[in-house]
Amino acid sequence: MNKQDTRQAILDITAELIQELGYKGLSYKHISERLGVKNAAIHYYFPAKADLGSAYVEQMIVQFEQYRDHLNSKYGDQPVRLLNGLTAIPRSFISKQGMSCPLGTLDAERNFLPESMLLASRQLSRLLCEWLTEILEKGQKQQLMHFSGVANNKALAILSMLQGASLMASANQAQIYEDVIEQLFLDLAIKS
Amino acid sequence: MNKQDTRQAILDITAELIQELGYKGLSYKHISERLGVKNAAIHYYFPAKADLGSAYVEQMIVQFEQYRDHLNSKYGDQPVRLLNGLTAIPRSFISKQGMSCPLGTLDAERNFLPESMLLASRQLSRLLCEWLTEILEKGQKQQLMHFSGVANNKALAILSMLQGASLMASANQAQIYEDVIEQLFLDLAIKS
DNA sequence: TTGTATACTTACCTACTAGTAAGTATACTC
DNA sequence: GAGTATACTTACTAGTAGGTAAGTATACAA
Repeated sequence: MNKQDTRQAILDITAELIQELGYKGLSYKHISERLGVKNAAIHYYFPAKADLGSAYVEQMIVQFEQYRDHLNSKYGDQPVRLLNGLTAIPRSFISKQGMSCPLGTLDAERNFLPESMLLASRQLSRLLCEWLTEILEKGQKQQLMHFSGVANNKALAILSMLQGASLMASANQAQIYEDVIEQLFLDLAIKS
Repeated sequence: MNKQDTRQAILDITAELIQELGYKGLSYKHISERLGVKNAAIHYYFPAKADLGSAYVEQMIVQFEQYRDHLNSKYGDQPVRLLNGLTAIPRSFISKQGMSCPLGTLDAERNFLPESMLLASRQLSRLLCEWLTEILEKGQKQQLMHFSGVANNKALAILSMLQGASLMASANQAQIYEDVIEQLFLDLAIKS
């Protein structure tokens, strides 16, 4: 197989497994068995587990930025659509049984993450928060969203809610996430 | 040492370690070294790790119920005080460096928890949600708290927020939790 | 045709995991 | 004082973890 193909296949399997098992629960054995190779083959591409973990988070950042830019250019002046797009991210993970949005999982594993992974996951949180702040400011300006306090703090509170709801949904029932999203839109007084 | 003393000491160390490392990250070796005994001594009290985990969650439930009943009898008609009491629970965990409220951690480890632990942690979530629902209903009736929709759904959204904020705070900066709580009180239009 | 880089496999290592069976010192009971 | 239950320790097992050194089949280049 082509080098880039194998490397990407490893990252794809890693992404799936981290959503299910977390970083600590993920093992080279899991990956190599799914890929049909030996564990040393994974070490060939990612010498240490920290290399694999960092590459995974950095890929998540790239994917998020593409998604955000895509939605921004498509619905840049429609904050409600953008908020819908943002809340669709955790949903896409929950939709698969037993899986969860990885940001919460990584936070829960903070004491086991290599420094580079921890820093990258913080960066992703920051990017999400900045995007949501922009969305909220647009919504407030257009009088489509209503909230007290500054947009930045409201964004942080909403992100916490999404992260918590994603975890609760995956450990209890998936419906919880939808209930929380409904409440979120009610709180912002969004007519749908 | 007395049997009950040792058993309780094991549970206390377990509680600390789970806040830091989660259930999966916790090992009999960690516990036995802290306690100054051999790992087989832990197995004497808790034959399987599932026994230890279940005992831990059940202890959490008892402690929560005592705390809730204490606050209810002290501030039963003061919903804002009760809400302050509820938000103080995650804070008490975050205050120790690198630690977090264990409910989020356990949800993140859902695929590694023995069935009994998963069920018990769901029960604790349910108890928290029911208490918060009561608090919100009292607050609404006394016109001290304002929100749209039904109290039960609002409680679920707030619990998600607290759980997410607790994880974000422990993986980023502790201040995040305080920022989110400030926003929560703003959203409910509570004058403080 | 030979040489070389690539993409692995084979075989191994050390450390740690939960868990167990058998032995032992102490304390209490009859 | 003898017997017994308690609260452990000693010594071990099988399985898994991440990681490594050395070997090999294939493809491509000179």
